[in-house]
Amino acid sequence: MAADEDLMDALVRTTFRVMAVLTRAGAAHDLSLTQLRVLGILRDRRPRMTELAAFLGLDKSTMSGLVERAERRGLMVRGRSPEDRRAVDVALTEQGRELFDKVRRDVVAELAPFVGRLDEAQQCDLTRLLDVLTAADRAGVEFASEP
Amino acid sequence: MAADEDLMDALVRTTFRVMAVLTRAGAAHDLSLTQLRVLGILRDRRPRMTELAAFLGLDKSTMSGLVERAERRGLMVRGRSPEDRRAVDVALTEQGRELFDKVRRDVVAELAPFVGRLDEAQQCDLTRLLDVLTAADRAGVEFASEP
DNA sequence: TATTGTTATACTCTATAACTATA
DNA sequence: TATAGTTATAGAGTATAACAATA
Repeated sequence: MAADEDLMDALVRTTFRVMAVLTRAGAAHDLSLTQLRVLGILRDRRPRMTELAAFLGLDKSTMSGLVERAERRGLMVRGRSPEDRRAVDVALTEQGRELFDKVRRDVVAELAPFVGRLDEAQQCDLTRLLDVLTAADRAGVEFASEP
Repeated sequence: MAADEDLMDALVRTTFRVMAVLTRAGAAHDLSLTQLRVLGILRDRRPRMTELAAFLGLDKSTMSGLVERAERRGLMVRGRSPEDRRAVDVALTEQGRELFDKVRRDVVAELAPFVGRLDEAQQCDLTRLLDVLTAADRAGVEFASEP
């Protein structure tokens, strides 16, 4: 098989592996993968519902439900935008931030055995290669927060 | 930040990126990410319901529903195991195999622009590093099929 | 008129609990 | 008694369509 298809297989394999870690770490705190991701996005942003939906590739009605449930749990708050009274801004609560940080620590701990199979130089190489791969999509974003 | 946490962020970012591609390619044919993955697993295996559930980290009742819906669409078939009459073997139909191959081609096409940002040597490096990362989990498995 | 967001509806995904059939 | 699988139930995630409020 060609080098590029070998790489794609490796990428898909890695994706399912990391997904499993994120899903489990989230589920331990009753967070779906999507909700965990929303928390990550809100860590340093205060987007509108529509922006958030576009960011995640979800319908706005889906966002309403996701945010509604998270708000009911005290993890996020919604507020009418001052500029445009149609719009709704979403923000993390302190409780939401704490929960995200906790889950993030779990994720780091669960990924450590995998990452630990590489020495420091290999880790830097891999990081750099993955950064190139996702370059067009990154614009100062971090953990779980790219569009 | 430490090299290993930079790497974890890159891994999570890449995971969401690849997930988006898989989700969209599957959705274009009314396949959830999970169902797409099941098709991939069945491509070269004929597991029991319980094996499949353990493989995916899902409850057996969840598997029943997933396979039931796929069977109704003609993508898979279930059959009592000859050895153990409690057990049920799951297999891909020809239609299921064709659908998976079609989606796989779409995924390859959608990942190509990303993978194309790397030259051949970099692609080989990245593949090798990812293989090390997921080494313990691979045992002759391929696309979308690891536990 | 167009945009922002919510609600109603329907279906899939998921787990828990209770069940049947087989070992 | 233990294991394999299904079914019933309930809740979350998702999209489509219809709607209200604002621009």
